[in-house]
Amino acid sequence: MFVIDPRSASILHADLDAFYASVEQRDQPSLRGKPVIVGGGVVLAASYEARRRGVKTAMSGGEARRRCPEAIVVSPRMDAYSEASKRVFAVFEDTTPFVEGISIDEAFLDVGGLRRIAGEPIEIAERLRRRVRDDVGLPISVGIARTKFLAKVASGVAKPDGIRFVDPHGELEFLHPLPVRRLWGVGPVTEEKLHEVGITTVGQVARRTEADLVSIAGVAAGHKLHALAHNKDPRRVVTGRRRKSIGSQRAIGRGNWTPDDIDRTLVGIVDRVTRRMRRAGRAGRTVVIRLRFDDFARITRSRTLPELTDATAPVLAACRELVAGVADEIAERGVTLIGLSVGNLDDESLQLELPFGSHDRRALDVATDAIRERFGKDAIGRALLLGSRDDDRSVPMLPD
DNA sequence: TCTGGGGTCCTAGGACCC
DNA sequence: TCTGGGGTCCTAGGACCC
Repeated sequence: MFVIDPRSASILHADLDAFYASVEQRDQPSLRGKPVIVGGGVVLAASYEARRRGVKTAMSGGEARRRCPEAIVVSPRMDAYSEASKRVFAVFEDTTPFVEGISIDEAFLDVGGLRRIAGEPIEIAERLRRRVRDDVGLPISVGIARTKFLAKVASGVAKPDGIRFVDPHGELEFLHPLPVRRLWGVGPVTEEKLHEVGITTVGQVARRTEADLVSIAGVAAGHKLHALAHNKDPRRVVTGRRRKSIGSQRAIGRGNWTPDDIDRTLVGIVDRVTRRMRRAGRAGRTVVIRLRFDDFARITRSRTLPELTDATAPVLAACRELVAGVADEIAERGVTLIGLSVGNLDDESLQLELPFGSHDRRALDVATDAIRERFGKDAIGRALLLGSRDDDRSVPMLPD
């Protein structure tokens, strides 16, 4: 008989609570305990006091103020959030080498190998929460489970400022009563499709055949739905993931924009994106322009360049060509958003020869220096140390 | 309720190569 | 001359996530 060891639940999903709003409350004591909304036009983040009044992320500012007139609205301070995120990730990295950042405010951590030096996953998670609270001054929730998916759901259940352990013996009991929307990859569209055929809970998804689910949601989504509902999630915590595209976009209110106005906006966006590429030490080949018209319909146009670049001029030239190709539509329908994303980013690797018998730590230092020199100090990457004593080892480098 | 800004992944058709 | 199957790349659109 197959027995699951409860100690196999060693994946942590750590998720900062109402991140931007929490940073504002931390930095401005007068905001503590009050409903705080970050972002004026649209809600980027809302404190839990505001959420209790019905304010939600991505809601329009007008609607948010209607629901919660006494809310204090503050402008986003991205630099402060980025700085806070770096400090939180430093705590993550200090907890375990196996950290997979998902976004500015959440990450998976694998603490499976740390029992003898750091204790049980629950103890590690408690300590992590305390450190983020004491060192960075922010509340963070942590879910602990055997798989990534369950850990993520658990941190959601734990919120705000909580911790939740999913016992490997009680996974289906935990999972099956949940609404389908909690499944990763189920958004409004898929949720609606599932509702149409009478599926509202994860347990009901689990009772359908895989073929059924594929016919409802499509090939990839169907397989994923089937797997997750049966609690199959073999994904490992992956370190050193590199970004695949870098982009920026700007919403411009409705107006009679002349081609010159649009070109000026484009120049600004190209400058911002290529600057960020150079700072990150990344070059790309595929230029994607995104436009949104007055009626909110969107189109994209893309062009793949023959060579990698991080320079302003070739990216701008490609953008201008792409925009020129849809000039008639722009004139006819009016534009409310312009975006640029550069993808197909290089995945350069750097090979180093280190003296045989180097101590791992020294080898890592040498590799780190070489990578910083070649790709810039903010580069993220992964060093594969071949032929170290025990086996090849993959070592995460700096998060960006 | 008139809707931000940063991303990832999937689908599907066509070009092209072998 | 006509036909095959597999693989990769490019383009456009869409769903989804935070």
